[in-house]
Amino acid sequence: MTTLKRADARKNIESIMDAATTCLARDPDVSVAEIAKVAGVGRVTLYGHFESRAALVTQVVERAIRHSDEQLGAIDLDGDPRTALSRLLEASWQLTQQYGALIVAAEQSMPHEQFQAVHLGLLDRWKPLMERGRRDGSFRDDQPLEWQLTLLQSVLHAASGAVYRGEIKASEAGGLVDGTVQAALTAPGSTRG
Amino acid sequence: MTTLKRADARKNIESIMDAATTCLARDPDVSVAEIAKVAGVGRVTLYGHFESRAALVTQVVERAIRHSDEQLGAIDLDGDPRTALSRLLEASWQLTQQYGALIVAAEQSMPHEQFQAVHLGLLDRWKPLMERGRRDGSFRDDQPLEWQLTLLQSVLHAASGAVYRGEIKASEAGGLVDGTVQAALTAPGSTRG
DNA sequence: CCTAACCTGTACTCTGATGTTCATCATCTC
DNA sequence: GAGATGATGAACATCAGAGTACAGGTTAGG
Repeated sequence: MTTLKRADARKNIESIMDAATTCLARDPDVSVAEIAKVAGVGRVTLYGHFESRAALVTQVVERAIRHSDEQLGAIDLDGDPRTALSRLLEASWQLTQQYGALIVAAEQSMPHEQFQAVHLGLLDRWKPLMERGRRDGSFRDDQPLEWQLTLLQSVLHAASGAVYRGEIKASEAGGLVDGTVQAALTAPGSTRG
Repeated sequence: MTTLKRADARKNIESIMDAATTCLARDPDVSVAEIAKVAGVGRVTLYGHFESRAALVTQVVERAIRHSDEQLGAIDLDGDPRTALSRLLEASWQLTQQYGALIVAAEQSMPHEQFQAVHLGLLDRWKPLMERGRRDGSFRDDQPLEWQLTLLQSVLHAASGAVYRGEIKASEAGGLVDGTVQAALTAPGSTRG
């Protein structure tokens, strides 16, 4: 009586959320039927556990956010802003590769304000580090912070797409992301590396 | 008898293609009904001029490619690679702003090989300049050229999105794109600006 | 001014996706 | 092993978008 559901039910819910995560990371418009198939479960079973497609997406996104927050929260953001940024980028790259287009699915399926809140929450992980780096001259401050944050996400997303299309190897992508972002945040004429 | 169609028919075709361009640039999944409405024309009239949605998208994309080729072909790519890159970026930014997500619609609606051909054709505008700049030390060559090309597109796309979301002003976007890309292509430790 | 070309809305089919119902079958748990 | 819980596929309703048919109205253009 300690468990709320039968064991096989819980296992299926896990399978469905895992399948939904990988499917949505690849194609944000994937159908419920496809997710159920990948999960090795009937479509009706899926609806027995999740109210609707939107509800499933929301739960998957929330779990991904929780996991991401854990990973990013464990990172040391002190010390030299550039090496701290490298650590943050490396972890973010892992997450981007894992969750890919999930953010797009979230934007389409979740209520706008809820998505906005989640999105801003993730950005707050970057902002203080970026601001500190701009103050102490590690990063250029001749561009809006907003733009630099957008750029960060964009580079991560570009790397994910490039790996998917086979343009670059997954093993080298992390280094490329770091090398590119570090250069982009360097002030023109600076001698920093 | 010199004209193949009646004047009002030609005018409608123009309206439809213009409407389709702006609609698809904003949302690659826009419906035919929406396009017809924006064009100020009945949905059936649209089907009178275009076989299918895919055919319309293809024609719109082909026109956009033709226009882009004209604009980019007129640019002087000689002289200092960095200033040449600035010219190319400025023009490409204008086109990106104008055509936005049209490339996504193309990818979804056009036969894969045809899209690939178009895409590679556009990349060929950048390749020689980039290769020359890498050879003469203007640009870093410690990253794959493929990655740098992907990055270029990504930054342009990111700027388009940022303007759309109101994060940055359209008037400053061009400068941000140039400043960012130039920095990203600078070798770490270099003193170039 | 007349006719062919063109435009229009309405209504239809078709397809693919979401979501629900139900009857039956499997399996967990006690 | 018995009963509750869960899984399953088939069938159904619904909806939105693509594409078609038609019947009648409009206009370009000779």
